[in-house]
Amino acid sequence: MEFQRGQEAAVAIGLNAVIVGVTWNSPRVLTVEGAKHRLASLEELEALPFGPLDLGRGHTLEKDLRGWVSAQTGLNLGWVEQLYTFGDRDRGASERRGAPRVLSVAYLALVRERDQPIAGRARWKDYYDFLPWEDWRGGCPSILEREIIPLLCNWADSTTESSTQMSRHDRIAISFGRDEAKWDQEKVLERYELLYEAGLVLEARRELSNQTVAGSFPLEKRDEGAVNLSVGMGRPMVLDHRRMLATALGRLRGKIKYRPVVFELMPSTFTLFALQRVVEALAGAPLHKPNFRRLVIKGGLVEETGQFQGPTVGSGRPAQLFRFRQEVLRERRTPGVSFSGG
Amino acid sequence: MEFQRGQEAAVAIGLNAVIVGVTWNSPRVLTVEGAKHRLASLEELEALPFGPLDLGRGHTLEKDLRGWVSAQTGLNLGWVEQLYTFGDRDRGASERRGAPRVLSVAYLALVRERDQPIAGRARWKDYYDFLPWEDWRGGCPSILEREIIPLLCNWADSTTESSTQMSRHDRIAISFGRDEAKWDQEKVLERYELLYEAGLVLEARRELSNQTVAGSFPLEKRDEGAVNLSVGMGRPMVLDHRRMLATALGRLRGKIKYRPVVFELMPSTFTLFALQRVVEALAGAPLHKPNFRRLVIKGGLVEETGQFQGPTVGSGRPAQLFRFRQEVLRERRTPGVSFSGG
DNA sequence: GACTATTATACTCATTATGAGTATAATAGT
DNA sequence: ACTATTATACTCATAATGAGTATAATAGTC
Repeated sequence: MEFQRGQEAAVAIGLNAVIVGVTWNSPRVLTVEGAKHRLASLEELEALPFGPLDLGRGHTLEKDLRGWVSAQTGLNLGWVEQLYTFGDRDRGASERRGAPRVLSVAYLALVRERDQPIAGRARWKDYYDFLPWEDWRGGCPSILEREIIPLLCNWADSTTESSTQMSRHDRIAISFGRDEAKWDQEKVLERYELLYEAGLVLEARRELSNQTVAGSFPLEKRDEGAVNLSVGMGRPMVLDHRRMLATALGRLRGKIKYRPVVFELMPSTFTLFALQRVVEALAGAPLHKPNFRRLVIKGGLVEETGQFQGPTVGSGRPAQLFRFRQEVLRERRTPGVSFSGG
Repeated sequence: MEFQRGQEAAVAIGLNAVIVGVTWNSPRVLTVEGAKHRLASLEELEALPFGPLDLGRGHTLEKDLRGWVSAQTGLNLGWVEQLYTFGDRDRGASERRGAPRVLSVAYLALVRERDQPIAGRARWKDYYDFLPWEDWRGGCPSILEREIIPLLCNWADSTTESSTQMSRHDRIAISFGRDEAKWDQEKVLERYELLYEAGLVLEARRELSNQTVAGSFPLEKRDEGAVNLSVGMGRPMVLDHRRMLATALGRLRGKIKYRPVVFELMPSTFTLFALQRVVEALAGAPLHKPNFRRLVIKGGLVEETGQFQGPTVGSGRPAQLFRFRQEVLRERRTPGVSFSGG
């Protein structure tokens, strides 16, 4: 490390985990109790599980993560992938002055929820409680047209500089699929960041209460919307954890299309409709049933087991059970589920 | 930060930048002089530019990066994206015992090379000098069939456990496109990691000289190949910097397909063939000229300028100059260049 | 048992994207 | 005029995609 010596900075650092599981058609994330919120409700704010780095030899970040997640919650994580390193000072951590800069390496992890009970204080929460505008399974969420878009447009117009106005409207159009643009399920983070910048999520207001952010929508103008914010704009989280959730969801929605990660959430055998439900839950969009079958069968992603759903659930015809085909990894270049909504 | 207090770990941390530029058809990366290599040649080992975090208020990781890159090299970075955080102890950093665990947040940055002179000790190097097996523009690199694959197969067979043997052969097949599998340009990192694990890159040998890694190919057996390694297996780098290069290239090859990042490497106007050359340089594969044109024009990525190439370069018909169409961001869901080789 | 509701599964069909090849246009050099 | 070279414009078969319709197998109801 000779050439680097003396340049190392001392910061506090840890790992955060976005642990995702899906039961039938509700996508979930594992949260723990966080700090009390200063501005809003009386409830405890939720947080993502957090753990330290282990400084011992032979350790890797991923091993560290698996270790403390297992210790804290009893969960054995399945598929794990590094998401992003969040390290921006003043991004939610600004409440304590003089505090060290905190870096957090966020990971995305998938678990087969039904297999495992959780110990400790962690709880499964519905993913879309935190990002309600991302769930289009029942069509365009009414909150979007009714509140979010108008408020965003207000924000865009609230600047006097016309070039800023233009570019804000552009970004709204691209991220939220206005005008000619279509809603892109993967732009989760872009949307969250826009809402943050516009002061429409509580986390941004918390920050604004400490300092004046240049170019941001004035506080007074937004106060009328305060009730709305806490109701329809999703449940807030500690620090920038909701940003991590947005990052994770966007990444997952992208990944699912070219890697067979969905199967990390499924039991060893499953019906095709169950698989579709899980994909829909993550994609936040309804899919065409016959086409989904075709995609997944002709694509060689699954193979028949010959077995059928045991205790027939409802009325209709019993569905066959399928299993994931490992060999697909060697055959296809992008062995994913290329949904695109509708 | 209440709920996290006391869990923070003290580590050394910094930023690394993989700065990419392309001139005509050679992809380049910016390197600086690093430490001397203990095992191999007498030359200095190259390293990626490295800089510290700035602990001041209002800073972000990306701003820090832009700051010290500019100070060290005089370059103003264009498009910048966080790549990955490398933090595994014993990954090349094991030479000094008792050293603190070092975390490095790696960034990928694109610059328009021709615009900017570089100051300081940084130098442009050909990207494929470090990862020669990744360049398929002239067909399958001979080193692959002649040396890499046979050596990898030896390594796979060198274990006694037959299940390990199987899975090694599987991984080779998937990563290097053997058997039914096709070469996937994006699997750059998988390939590098396999070569590392098999002890076929010098960086791995450096580590092996310090300690015995369980399950690795015995040193003696590999010594015959030592000369080959230093010649055909690409130029080594300091620490795990070559792994960062592999990560960056894989990410870039993927990104180019669904985001218009190529244009960050192009001047404001360019011929379609020049654009193709740059895409080919990054993809490491030759493309079909008529189809590339169709893709990029019908896809609405570019628009005509009416102007033509000035001082006609060689013989043939003069090419029209095009420019990037910003509006495509609003129209298409995946405004990228979806090459796939051939 | 006939009828209905419900779910699974199998087709069809038009449209679009993709891979590969061929033809024509415009230049420079001989 | 002829040749080499590069740009640009087509053609054509095949594959992938989106949307809709038809049939099959079950449970419940009369």
